[in-house]
Amino acid sequence: MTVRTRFAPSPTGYLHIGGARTALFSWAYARRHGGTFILRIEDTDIERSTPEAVQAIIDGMQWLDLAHDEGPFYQMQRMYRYKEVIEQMLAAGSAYHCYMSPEELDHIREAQRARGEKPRYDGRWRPESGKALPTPPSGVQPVVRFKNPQQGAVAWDDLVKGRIEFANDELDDFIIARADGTPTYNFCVVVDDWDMRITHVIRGDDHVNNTPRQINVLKALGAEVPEYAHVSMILGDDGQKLSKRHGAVSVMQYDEDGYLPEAVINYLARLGWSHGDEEVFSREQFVQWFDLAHITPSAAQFNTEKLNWLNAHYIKAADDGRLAGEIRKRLAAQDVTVGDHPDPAQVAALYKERVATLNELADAAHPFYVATHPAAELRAQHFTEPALAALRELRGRLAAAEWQRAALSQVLKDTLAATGLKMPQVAIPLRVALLGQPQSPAIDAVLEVLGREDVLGRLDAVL
RNA sequence: GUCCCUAUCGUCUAGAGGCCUAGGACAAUACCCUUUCACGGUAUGAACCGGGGUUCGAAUCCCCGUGGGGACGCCA
Repeated sequence: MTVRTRFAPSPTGYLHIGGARTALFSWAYARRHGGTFILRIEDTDIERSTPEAVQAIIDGMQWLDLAHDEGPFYQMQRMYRYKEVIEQMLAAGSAYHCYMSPEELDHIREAQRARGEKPRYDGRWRPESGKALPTPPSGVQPVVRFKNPQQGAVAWDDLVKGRIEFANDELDDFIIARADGTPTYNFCVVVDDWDMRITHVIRGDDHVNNTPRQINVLKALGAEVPEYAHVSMILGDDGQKLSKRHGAVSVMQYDEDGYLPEAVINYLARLGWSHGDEEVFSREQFVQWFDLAHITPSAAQFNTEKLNWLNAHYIKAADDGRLAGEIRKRLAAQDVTVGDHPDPAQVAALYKERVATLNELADAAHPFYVATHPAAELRAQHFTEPALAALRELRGRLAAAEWQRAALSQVLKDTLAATGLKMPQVAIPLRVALLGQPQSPAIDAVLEVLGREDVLGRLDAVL
């Protein structure tokens, strides 16, 4: 049997971090077993589904490079199929029409709650041998309900959580088709998973409670029941539940904030799943190692600090040319045009060891392309008379220097010898003069990358 | 309220009855490196929710509490 998994988001918003992890796990499981990964858009909620959200989800998956093998399938395009199955079930007696009005339903649910019971449909229109059904009111379009077994229990061995069992009498006869004839979620999922021959349903654990109903429908249809793996949710950095209002951001926000997709993938893989003590691993390694048995059953809190650490690691490992492209793109967003000089790849090489995000990298590169006038405070602090004298001395030597790091380093040392100052006493004012800030990578390397023309020009501006 | 799930350092986790005086990573602290700031290196502190069982032996199995989460829609 070949593995078939699916990711089935509803297009009511962007792809957030929890959905991304579920997608990653489903994708990885299929890849691990040489199976098929299917993308299915659950858009039966006409009110809230939008084409923009579909696109946002596809964009997010593309950024993370989670390619699907089949689909995207849209549930709205499969209506004929759901209706066909509903007719079959009606004919077979595993589903029935119910004429109870929404108002009446609300009413009984309220009463049940008041009595401390679990609110549920009371089975009024459920056909039973020897039971007299009420007369259908005229002019009322009925809903279709699933005739759930009332005896026994439904159980499955969840691949993450272990055995889970529900008593059938906890489950009511849920609606599979609305009064307008459109099928509902719990029903569409079942038909789709069945038709698409899904072998492993990997999804958020907010679906645990839907699973017994879905299994019962599957059984009523004579379909094979897939394996289930319910992955727990991701909490925000503060331990609070993620919601649209609170911390649940689009994965694309991570792109915007300067994270590399491979860092996000590695972080997400490690959030709720483990392979011994392994922390840093490639996507390929992850696929080789991935299993459902090592997914943690409890909720995990997102930790931006650790993501930052991983991101820093992947930036260090990234190709200079790629980082140059990121610098270009990110500075362009600030209306800064990055030309060929200084070479952005060289600037990237200078800073890739020191930054945690691509935005920090772009910020670091900024003064290489836009000459900054040192702030008054910095000038007052660093441009003391002896420092200025040393910079003048240095400027003279630089004008004639061979523009190569080792040579520039020697020029610096000669300047120290000539002025009797220590390295920091010259290097720090020089940094302020060149980049407008007292910290930078090794100053000889900065000189080399910045180039003679810019260096002399910027020195002249402050001398 | 009812049902379901869950519980190891601040955080992510290792741990499948003896290998655990509980390991790794992020973060924290200290020191080292250093041409500043970082990076990097080394070291240190830091946890098995509580109570009962089972067992020669429990972080690991069972029960009860407690905390956290989810579900109870003609939403998905």
